[in-house]
Amino acid sequence: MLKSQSQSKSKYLTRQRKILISYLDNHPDEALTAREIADALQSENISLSAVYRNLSELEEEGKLRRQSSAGNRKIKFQYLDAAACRDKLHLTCTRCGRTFHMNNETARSLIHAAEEADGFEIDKSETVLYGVCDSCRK
Amino acid sequence: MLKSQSQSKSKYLTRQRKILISYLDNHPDEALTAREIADALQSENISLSAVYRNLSELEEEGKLRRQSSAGNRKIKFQYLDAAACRDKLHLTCTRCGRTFHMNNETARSLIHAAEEADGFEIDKSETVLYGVCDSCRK
DNA sequence: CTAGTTGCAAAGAGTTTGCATGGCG
DNA sequence: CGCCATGCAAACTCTTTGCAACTAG
Repeated sequence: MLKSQSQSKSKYLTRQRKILISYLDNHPDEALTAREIADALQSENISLSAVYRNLSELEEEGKLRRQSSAGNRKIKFQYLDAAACRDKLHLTCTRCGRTFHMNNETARSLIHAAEEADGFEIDKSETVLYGVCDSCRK
Repeated sequence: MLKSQSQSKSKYLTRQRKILISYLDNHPDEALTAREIADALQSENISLSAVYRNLSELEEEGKLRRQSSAGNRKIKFQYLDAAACRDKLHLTCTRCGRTFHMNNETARSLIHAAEEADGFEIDKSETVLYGVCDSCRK
């Protein structure tokens, strides 16, 4: 479940990287700042710079998305390589901040329609749709 | 769908704000950093802080979107209040960086499907779909 | 005239980098 | 063992803020 597919640029699987990836795996779909991640891992003794360097690497490998949350002026990271997230289109609620996965049928037809009508090939790993989720609408 | 725009928080229309808005109006759909905007306006003598303060205000009024461009680690601003942009769903190409508007039919059915199937109400002013545009695919 | 806005400079925050040390393979 | 990654701190860049001066209405 931890085994990933993509091309790893990184050569060594260090203690720090192992812990970081495991943490991210347990927090899929959560938008976290670098500092929040470092703080959560502070008992493990991982330096802030190691967190930054590993996050950048994961981003380059396409396993992580970097986003600036609306309203807020902080950059957050969201892990995409967790089994449940892979290949999903993400919906993030601007009220409660939670992220959901669009159902496959809707996603498929959206992607198809965008390609047909606009000649645009949507990249699921880069895209997040913002709006209000079901429970926040009530 | 009337003017959902002109609910300004700002009281005064200063020289600086006038120039900034006019600049943004002429650069719709472009993702620009605060500094790029300030530089472009430098001959007009507008301070960086005035640019930041006005951009923040426009964002709060919902006329501007703040986004962290993929790959790049900088926050960029994109003006949404230009007549052509208002109420459109935006598509941004990760290759060439240009932004397009999704055709209304596809957008309408996407929004409808997301609401039906996921109970999720998409906010067009917050959402950008990333992918590869027609010309970059060739 | 009065409250909102600007400029400037200084303060803050977040992120990156150089270098010596440590650890994975 | 060799080379990559880590830690730490300094360097940077971007953004926010305090305050006196200025200006739109």
